Amino acid sequence: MNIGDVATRSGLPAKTIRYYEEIGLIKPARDANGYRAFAEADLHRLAFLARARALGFTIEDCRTLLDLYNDPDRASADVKHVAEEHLARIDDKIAQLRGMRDTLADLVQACHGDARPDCPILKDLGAGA
Amino acid sequence: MNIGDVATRSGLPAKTIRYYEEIGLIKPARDANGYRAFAEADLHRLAFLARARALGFTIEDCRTLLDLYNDPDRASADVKHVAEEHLARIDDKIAQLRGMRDTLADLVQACHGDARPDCPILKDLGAGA
DNA sequence: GCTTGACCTTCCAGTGACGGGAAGGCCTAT
DNA sequence: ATAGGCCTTCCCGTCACTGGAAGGTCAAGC
Repeated sequence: MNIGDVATRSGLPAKTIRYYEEIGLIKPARDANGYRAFAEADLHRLAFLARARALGFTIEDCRTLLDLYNDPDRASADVKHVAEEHLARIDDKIAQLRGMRDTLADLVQACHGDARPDCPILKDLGAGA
Repeated sequence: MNIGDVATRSGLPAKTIRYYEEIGLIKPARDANGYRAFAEADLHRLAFLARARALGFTIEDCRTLLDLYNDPDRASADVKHVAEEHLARIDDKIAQLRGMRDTLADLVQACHGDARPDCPILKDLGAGA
């Protein structure tokens, strides 16, 4: 399989696949002409990465998870630990965004949004001085 | 005021303040020795920026908002428009994170987290092949 | 055999919004 | 004179890619 086929089948851009090789997440073989020659196992790893990235895991998390995935003697506790930390980061992020969202929604609500210059949004932003 | 005082009073790191000058958000005067000499108006702009950034506005949004803030002939509709677009971006982000969070929470819930290798998290991630 | 076009390769630069750290100048107090 | 705490600029690193240039390869059609 060339990179184009793998890109199609994994849903990842070719650029991203090359990047993953560069940082050592995959190590596809090479044909005589220098083209990358992907095996099914490479595709499997890429599918794993695509799924993990879609869940928001960092690249370093992905590296750890792939190692655990390929270690038959892993402890599920190690996997769970990585996932729980990530979950906590996501919860923090959501809470932060919700805070912003609520404030913003109030301000937008209060703004007439017409041709006049009076604006509670700007008033709020400039209130610190 | 030197940059250290302004950093303390605005809550922004000195590095950030220098960066804001570099990208043209503020234009503090200079003393004869080359030190930045901040006026109250500069501090006011920085407080505005700190507040806008805390609400998640991008730097480019901040530039626009500052321009509107300093334009007595602005239309509040323009401000509201910027804020509404930002609000929509935040809502998208929250929805995306909530999707991740729900899936992750299910997986974490299902994982025993003990010394055994069986792990629904890894099973899910590897399920694509 | 030649051209065309779709592949593939590497390398370099840019993204957003800073942060770290080096090398060096300035200012105040002792 | 020296110490230390400011300040300056400059350059590199972050994260996970993305875009684009310059050039090699391959299969199809004429």
